[in-house]
Amino acid sequence: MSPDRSSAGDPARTVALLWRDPAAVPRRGPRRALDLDAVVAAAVALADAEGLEAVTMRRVADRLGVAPMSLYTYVPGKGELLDLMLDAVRAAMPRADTAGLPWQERVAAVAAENLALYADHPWAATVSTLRPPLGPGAIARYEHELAAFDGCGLGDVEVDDCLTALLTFVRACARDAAAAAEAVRDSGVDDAGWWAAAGPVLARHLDPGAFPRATRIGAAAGAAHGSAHDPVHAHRFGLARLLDGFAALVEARGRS
Amino acid sequence: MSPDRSSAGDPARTVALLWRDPAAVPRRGPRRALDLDAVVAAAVALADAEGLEAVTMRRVADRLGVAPMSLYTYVPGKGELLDLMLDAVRAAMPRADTAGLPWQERVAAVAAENLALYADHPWAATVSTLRPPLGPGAIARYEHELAAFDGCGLGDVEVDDCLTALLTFVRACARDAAAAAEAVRDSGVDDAGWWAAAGPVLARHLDPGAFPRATRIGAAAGAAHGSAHDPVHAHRFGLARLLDGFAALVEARGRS
DNA sequence: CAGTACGCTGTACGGCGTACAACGTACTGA
DNA sequence: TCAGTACGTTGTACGCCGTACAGCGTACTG
Repeated sequence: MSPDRSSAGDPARTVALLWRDPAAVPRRGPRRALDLDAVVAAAVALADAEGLEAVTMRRVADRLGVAPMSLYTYVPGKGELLDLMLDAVRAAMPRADTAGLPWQERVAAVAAENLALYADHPWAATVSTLRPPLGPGAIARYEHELAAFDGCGLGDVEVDDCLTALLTFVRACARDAAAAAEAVRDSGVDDAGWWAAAGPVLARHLDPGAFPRATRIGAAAGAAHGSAHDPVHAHRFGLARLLDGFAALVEARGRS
Repeated sequence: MSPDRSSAGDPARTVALLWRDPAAVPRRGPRRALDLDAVVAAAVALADAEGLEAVTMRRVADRLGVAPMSLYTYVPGKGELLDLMLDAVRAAMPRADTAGLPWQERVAAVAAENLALYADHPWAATVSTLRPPLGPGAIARYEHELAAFDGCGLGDVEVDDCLTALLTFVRACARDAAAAAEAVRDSGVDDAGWWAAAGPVLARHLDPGAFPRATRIGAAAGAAHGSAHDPVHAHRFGLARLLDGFAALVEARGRS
């Protein structure tokens, strides 16, 4: 197995870990050299510094001055460690106090908070969560973000739908941005360099007559953003459209 | 390296491969046992059948009755193979003829085509593309999808922005759906089973007083969808909001 | 017909997650 | 007080991965 994805193990054990269930800590045996939080913190620090792919059991153990296999007494496997990392950074998210502002601004603040999370921890956008890791961090964040929709006039289910759509979109943008940054870091070739190398070959094959819109609009978009793909702009634009869509729904509910 | 991501190698070589540049095929030496398309087809078939994680150079070679290292005469590395797989399935996308329909329906059709692509090839939503693999399949698809916005009244750059937002969202939904399906397949625990195992432990820690919205709305949403997260519903809902947002932009441009 | 460019292959390296058994420690119950 | 036992820690090892490299045979070139 090579889990760049979160836990597929025993759900009860995973949830107990996330909430630091004291029943999971035994009384017999030698004193533990570390605790769970130290392990999670080391893994998060490693991911922040060198990316998710640097987070291996061996390297996390190295950071803690411990043999790789020791980690398995704190965590059932790498998947659960990823769950714990995610919940930890979610718990630590700053939550703006937007009480009193209109719901549109509160929801926009939620998007900004998430964008900031992914700016600080790009790897958090790329972990594939097989099951929602419902730890204290995730729940607290969910509660806070739902509150942004208070009084907007939508029903409970619709509020959840809107939040899901918003978070899905923001995370997707963050993932694209992280991938682009990783490409530059790993290959040492930035966007301009990539185009300088690929462009001539592409030009030999790409017939503007066959693909009029692709060539025209692709060039226009590239010129407008100074690059083939500008993740920041893509996020801002898409978010604005999504918020307009939410507003249309709110208005429809208000009329009925 | 463990590239579940696309090529980080020489951009010119990658583009030449994508377009099957004949200059890349040499004249000397023994006859080749395979051709590039056979390699790509084998990899796609493997990914379709067993998921992206099953696509290893050894297993692709097995399928072709060839030693693993032989593949490296067709492809510089695994990253480029992923690029080629992605371009291949994009080239094969059915493209609905929506001429004459209003732009909203044409754009909705684009979303549906992409959703169908990811239904047939869930792995395609999970490949992380460091650089856009601008092969013939990607370009043809781009041209087709841009055409859906013909006559909607937006400028070239805005059309590209809308399309990007749409594709980003659809892909994100497909990725979540693929992750959920993978979770069930790998762990043998479906959504109901997962909740049966995790629920009681979660209930022990989750205080409804501390998280009133999370508990109430989470329960309501779960009951409405019959599960904690319904990817199909999330896609339909978010897409509708996004299209409403596009419509608002079109209207604003029409007024000015 | 010699030279050479190239396809194919076996072996090997360094990495990964983690199973397993050995060993030592600290608590439990008699 | 002193076994007995539960448990933390560790070294070794297995089976995967991507792919570097060198050897070998083939088919084209001059």
